[in-house]
Amino acid sequence: MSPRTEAKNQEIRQESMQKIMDAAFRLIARKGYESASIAEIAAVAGVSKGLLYNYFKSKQDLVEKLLTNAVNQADAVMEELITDDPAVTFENIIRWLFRELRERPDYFRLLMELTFKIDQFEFVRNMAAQKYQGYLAFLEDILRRLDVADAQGEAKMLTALFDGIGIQYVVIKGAYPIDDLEEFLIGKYCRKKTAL
Amino acid sequence: MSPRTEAKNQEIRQESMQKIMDAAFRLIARKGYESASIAEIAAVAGVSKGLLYNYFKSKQDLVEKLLTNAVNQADAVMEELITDDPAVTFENIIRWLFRELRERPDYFRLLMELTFKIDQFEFVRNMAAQKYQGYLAFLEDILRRLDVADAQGEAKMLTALFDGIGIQYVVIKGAYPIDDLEEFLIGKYCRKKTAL
Amino acid sequence: MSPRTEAKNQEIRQESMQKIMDAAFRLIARKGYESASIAEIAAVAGVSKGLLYNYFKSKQDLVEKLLTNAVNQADAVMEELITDDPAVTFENIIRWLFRELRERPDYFRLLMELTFKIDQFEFVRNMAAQKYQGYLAFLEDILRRLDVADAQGEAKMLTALFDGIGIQYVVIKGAYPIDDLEEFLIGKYCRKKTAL
Amino acid sequence: MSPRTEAKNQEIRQESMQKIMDAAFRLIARKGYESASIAEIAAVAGVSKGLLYNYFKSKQDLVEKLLTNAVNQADAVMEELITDDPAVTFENIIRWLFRELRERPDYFRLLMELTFKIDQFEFVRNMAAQKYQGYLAFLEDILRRLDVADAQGEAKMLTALFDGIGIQYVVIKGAYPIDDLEEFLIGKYCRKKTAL
DNA sequence: GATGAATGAGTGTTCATTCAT
DNA sequence: TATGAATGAACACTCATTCAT
Repeated sequence: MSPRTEAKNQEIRQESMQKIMDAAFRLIARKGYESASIAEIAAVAGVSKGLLYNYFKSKQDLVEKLLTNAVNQADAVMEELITDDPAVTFENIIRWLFRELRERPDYFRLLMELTFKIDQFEFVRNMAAQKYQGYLAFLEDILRRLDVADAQGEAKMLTALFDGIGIQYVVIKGAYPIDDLEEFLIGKYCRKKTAL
Repeated sequence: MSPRTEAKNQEIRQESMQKIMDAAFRLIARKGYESASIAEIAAVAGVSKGLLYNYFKSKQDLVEKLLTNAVNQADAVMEELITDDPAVTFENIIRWLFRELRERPDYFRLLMELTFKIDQFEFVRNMAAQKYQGYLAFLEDILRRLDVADAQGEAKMLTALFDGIGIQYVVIKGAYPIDDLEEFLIGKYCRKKTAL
Repeated sequence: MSPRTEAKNQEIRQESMQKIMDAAFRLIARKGYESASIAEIAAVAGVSKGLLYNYFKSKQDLVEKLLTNAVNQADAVMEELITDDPAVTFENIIRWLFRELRERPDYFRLLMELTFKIDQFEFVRNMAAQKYQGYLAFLEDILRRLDVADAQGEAKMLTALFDGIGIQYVVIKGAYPIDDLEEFLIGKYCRKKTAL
Repeated sequence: MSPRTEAKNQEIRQESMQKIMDAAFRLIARKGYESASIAEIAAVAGVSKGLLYNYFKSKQDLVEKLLTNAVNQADAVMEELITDDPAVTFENIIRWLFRELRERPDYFRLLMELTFKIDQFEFVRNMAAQKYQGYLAFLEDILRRLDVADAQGEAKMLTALFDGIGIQYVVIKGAYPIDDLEEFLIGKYCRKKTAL
């Protein structure tokens, strides 16, 4: 008789949006932005195409929310890795990056897929440079506290290195020596401080 | 009136194919595979769509030949960088990578654009792992001759690092500290051997 | 808590229907039937789409009630313009038509918009011919009482003329010489009876 | 072997465009702009939807070319009605207008359908006011040469009258007394000059 | 009486590919 | 060798309508 309560509606909406975003996340990460069609996303999410457009005003809007969401989540997790001891924090971060890559490779794939569309999507343009600067500063600060000689140069190198490892892993997958690389990096940067 | 000679035909073919591949190279590198249409490629190349399909049996075929070509050319150039002195060779390679990135960023963009389509194109799948192994072995050999402790680990790291720098540069472009990185790497790996 | 009385319910119904019809009137007149979406009509009316379908069983039904309503209202007003003196009545009508056009151009726009959908909506088909005959007879009667020679022919001409002026005004709007036309018609048809 | 000659291609293109424009003309005139879908236009024209977009870059472009074409043709015909004797010219025009309406009512329907979309299509906006002024000046000139008292006012009235007759005819169709109106107008404006 | 989440058929448009010439 | 007219399946997106609450 009476219409649904606002709270109930919120819940329903949240659930549908989540289904759509999950489907979009997976499909776009795996097939790429263009090849993941709205029809397929809706089908995998188990909703109609029409509903998708109730929540996202365009494919671009969907992908923008997807990326923002993913990046914010990752940032939140990264915050938790920070400790008082920079050496511990540093190792935490490296371990976490590798764990993420192994456990949620789609996250990195989506990130790269969309990063590469930087000329196509303004929101990527706005985000990329800013995030790059943020991570750089963050890393540089840790390295400086670790008394690394050229903390800035080293930080620039490490962000590139992490991106490169990510790329290579999501491309080569099973055949990629990701474990070796993790151990190598931990050994090089965390065990013997003199290496830096 | 007289029929074209076989040689003349060959030449014409070569020329047309080259124009098509040049156009495809630029457009795909800059706009991405999906967004670079056959119609536009043909138009930029100054040939008809029909002719394009005389030489390449599909868009995928065109892109496959494009990538193979590009990689082979790069490999050929890399061969020339090899000298008797591994230290010189190593510095040559680093310098060359940075120069390439700066002077022909489209080359790296195309490589990445297509690498990311690895699940879509079988030829990429076949090529990626094989090339990765090749570059790895090549680098490892140089590093071993330079008496680097963990030559294999270091090689794995360096290939990832180069990929990462490439990605970051083609994404962030002008704002990317590519010169700093080059100097940092040369300083770190070529000037003081102890660093390795 | 106590159930709403029937009277109260009626009032609520009336109010909601009126809000919907007002919104529909404006939007359809200004944007056209197809471009005025049910969603927008409901939004402007400040009700839900669901409620709209409680009162009108389809978009076509809504538009049908809208048109009937508008035409009936106009007819009622026209009744009031009738006096004992046909010359006065005639001038009243002309003045009233121009005033309406200027003050409520949306009314004429809606009329024309829907009239043009005559092949799409059966109710328009039924209404158009009937109304045309009605206005014709009405005008003819006045003209006959004004001793106009060919009252029937003149009446046919005048109904067409009024439609034409309406069209031209709602299309050309501000730049249309509506004042000139009003004066011309009054001068021609009301000031010097010999003209007819 | 050799590609079609340019002339042959021109011919093929012209033919296809004509089929499309004919179909579009009829469907848009009869069903309205929105209700005449590209799919139906292509089907009636006997071509694929894709081909339509080879010739017209959008539905709006198609309709713009359609209208421009129709208006230009009509203007060309109207030119031929002009004679040295303004009375003859005037009667020619009236006769022609009625003949057109009877023989090609779709022409007037399309004109009205699109004229009513003046707020939607910029090209209509540009065309409407200009054409109105043109026809007005043309008529005024003839009336002045016929020594009509208020030639300008009369011209304004006549353009509106013709539009009104057109509207009423295409709406009411068979039941509309178009013959009566023609005779009435000829009688009123061409037989007894004193009427003006 | 009232809501808005959900649907699905439909829209205009794009594009790799074919083929008669 | 070379052309470009033609196709059709796919695309992102819209919207009148339904229905559980």
